[in-house]
Amino acid sequence: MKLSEGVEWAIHACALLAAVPPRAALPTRKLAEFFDLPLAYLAKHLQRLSNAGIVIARKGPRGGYALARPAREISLLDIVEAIEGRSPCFSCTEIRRRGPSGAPATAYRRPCGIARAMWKAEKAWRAELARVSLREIQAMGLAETPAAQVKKATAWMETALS
Amino acid sequence: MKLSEGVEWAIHACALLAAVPPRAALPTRKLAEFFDLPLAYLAKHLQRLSNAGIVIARKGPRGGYALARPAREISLLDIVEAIEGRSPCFSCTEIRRRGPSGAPATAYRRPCGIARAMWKAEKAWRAELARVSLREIQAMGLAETPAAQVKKATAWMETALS
DNA sequence: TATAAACGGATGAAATTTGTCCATAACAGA
DNA sequence: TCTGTTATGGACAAATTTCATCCGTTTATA
Repeated sequence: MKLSEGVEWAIHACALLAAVPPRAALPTRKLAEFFDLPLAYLAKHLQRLSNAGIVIARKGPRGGYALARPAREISLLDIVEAIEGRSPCFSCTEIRRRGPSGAPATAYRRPCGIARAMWKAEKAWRAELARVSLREIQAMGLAETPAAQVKKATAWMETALS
Repeated sequence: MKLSEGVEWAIHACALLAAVPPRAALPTRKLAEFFDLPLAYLAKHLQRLSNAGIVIARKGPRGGYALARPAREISLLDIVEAIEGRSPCFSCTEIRRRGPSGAPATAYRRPCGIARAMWKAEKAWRAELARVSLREIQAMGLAETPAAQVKKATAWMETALS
C-alpha cells in the first residue's frame, strides 16, 4: 500500500504554483529545476493535474502551468486523485463466491462485508484529505521554512517569470 | 495506491478461522481449498499472520492454523498491517530540501506540512480499521450469505476437521 | 516565421507483486 | 522409534506496475 512518489511531487508543485502571481505561469522546466526532479517524468504528472482540471496549461513561449482556481478551492484529495486515480485501494475479488461453499453473484444480498469495511476506512481517509486545502498547505510551508529560504525562493520565482 | 490482494485473502482466512471450534486447527491446504486460492502463496500470507501473532500455527498431523485470540480482540488493522507492513503509505522524500532554494535538514523547524497532512489522513484510515473487529466481520459474513451456503460451509468444515 | 512550451504515444529500465519449489524442522499417531 | 503431515523460510521465476526517457505533433507568443 504505497502512494506513488508522484503524489508528493504534484502537491509540492501545486504549492509552488499557488505562489505564482496572477496571469503568470511556470513551465515544467522551471518546476523541475526548483525541486531538482527529472523533467520528463514530472511533465507526465503535470499533465495529469491538467487533465484533472486542477491546473491550466498555456502552450508556447511564456506559457506553462498555473492553478485553475484559487488555492483555497483545491484540496489534497483533488491532487491525490488526479495522480493516483479514483479507483478504490481495496478491490474485492469476490472470494466468497469461490470454492466448495461458494455461489453465483445473484445469491448474495449485499456486497461483501469485508469490502464494505475496507471502503468505509478508505472513505475516512479521503474525507480527511478533502478537508485540507492547498491554501493551508501553502501556509504551513511558509511557516516551517526559514526566512532565508523563503527569500531565496521569492528571488528565484522573479527570475523564473521574467 | 493499491492494497495487495493478500489482504483480502488474509481477512477471509481469519474470518473462516473464527468459525473453527476451540482446540481445532485448519491447515493451509484446507484454507486454499475453501477459497480456491494458490496454496503456496496463501501459505506465505498465513506465515505473516503467524509472525504477527494474529494466528497460531501447529506443525505436524492434525496441525494447521487457529486464531491466537478471540475474534473480538482482532481488528482489521491488525490483519492489514500484518500483510502490508506498518510503514506509512506516504513517504516524504524531503524534496523541499532540494533545488535552488533548499537547505540542509537542520534548517527546518518541523517536518514537512505536506507529510503531516498526508499522515494525518492515514491515521484516520487506520483508526477506522482498528474499530472493526474480526467478530463483526464474521457476523456480517453470516448475515449476507444465503442459508444454503452457510450450511454447505458448516458441512465442509466438519469434514475438513475430521 | 522561429521558438518555446504542452501533449500524448511508444518504449525501456527498475522495482514490486505474485507465485512456485524445495530443504528443514516440528509434531502426532502408530 | 518410524512415518507421514504440516509450518517455515529461503531461493527463484514470472507478471505487473512504477519510474523514466524520447520523440513527433500541436499550439501559442513575440
